[in-house]
Amino acid sequence: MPELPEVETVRLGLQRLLPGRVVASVDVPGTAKSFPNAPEDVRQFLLGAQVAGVRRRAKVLLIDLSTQYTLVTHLKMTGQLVFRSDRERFGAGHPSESLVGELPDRSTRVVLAFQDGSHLYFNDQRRFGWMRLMPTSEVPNIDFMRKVGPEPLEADFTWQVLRDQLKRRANTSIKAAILDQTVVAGVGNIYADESLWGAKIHPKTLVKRLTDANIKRLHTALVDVLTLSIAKGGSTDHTYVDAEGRKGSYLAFAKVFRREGQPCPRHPDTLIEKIRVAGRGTHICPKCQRPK
DNA sequence: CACTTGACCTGTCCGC
DNA sequence: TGCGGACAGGTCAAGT
Repeated sequence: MPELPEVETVRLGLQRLLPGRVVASVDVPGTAKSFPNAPEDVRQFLLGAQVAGVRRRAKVLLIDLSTQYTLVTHLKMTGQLVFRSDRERFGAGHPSESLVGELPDRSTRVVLAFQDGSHLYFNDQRRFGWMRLMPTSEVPNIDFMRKVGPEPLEADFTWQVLRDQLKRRANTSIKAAILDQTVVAGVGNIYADESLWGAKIHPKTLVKRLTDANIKRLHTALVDVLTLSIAKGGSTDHTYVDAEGRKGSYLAFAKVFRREGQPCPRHPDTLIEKIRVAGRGTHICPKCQRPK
């Protein structure tokens, strides 16, 4: 599921591929739920617009256009943004690293065609994701943007910032707290489990029971795990691919996520367990992550 | 206000 | 082989 590293990987690809291209047409197969804008707005602010750049905030992708409008996209669980040049029918790279065949397919929600014959496909098997067009100046005012917490890979995200952000969630579990996008931006289930293992903290630990030393370790682990995952192109379990349809390889480096029954890298005699925390499947080493 | 749970979806896997 | 049900998880609305 696209979390910060996956969305950032898509952004890096799109930032390389899209700027300068001019939108020629938009097709929304099926229902308009995935792309709810009125046709007249699409005509006025999207058709003929040139892509200026691609940004990311938390798990949200922002494709800025020359019309001072922005295509805002949330991939949620199974969303993909896949670019194809006019020559490619099956995508770049070796077929074995692509999860995506000929496009559009039945998961395709929105197709953007550019004047040079290339296309951007927004696919979303489970239809939780969305894409919408809005004035660039309005983006910071949408509810999510107003409430979302600090970017964990920005230089000003210190352990003290994390500590202060956590104060509001003193009586909840640390896992629920770091999944809360208003506490810290971009962390989802994979990197919550990975960073809590890295920090040797049990995910059910109440935030108010954490020491400064715990929070420092969690801060370091979060930054390290997110940075490593971006370097590996993110995590692919089922559907995630980058802007060119390629899988990410982070899960080959994961310590606990989806590794129940396998030995803990720190304690080969102890097997990783899967439990339920904050309503989510949660992976821990029972030896290095003791309940507090 | 803090916190938890259910809804939104569809594909996959498991047990019968 | 078919089928019901559990499960996957990002976010928001509704509930306690």
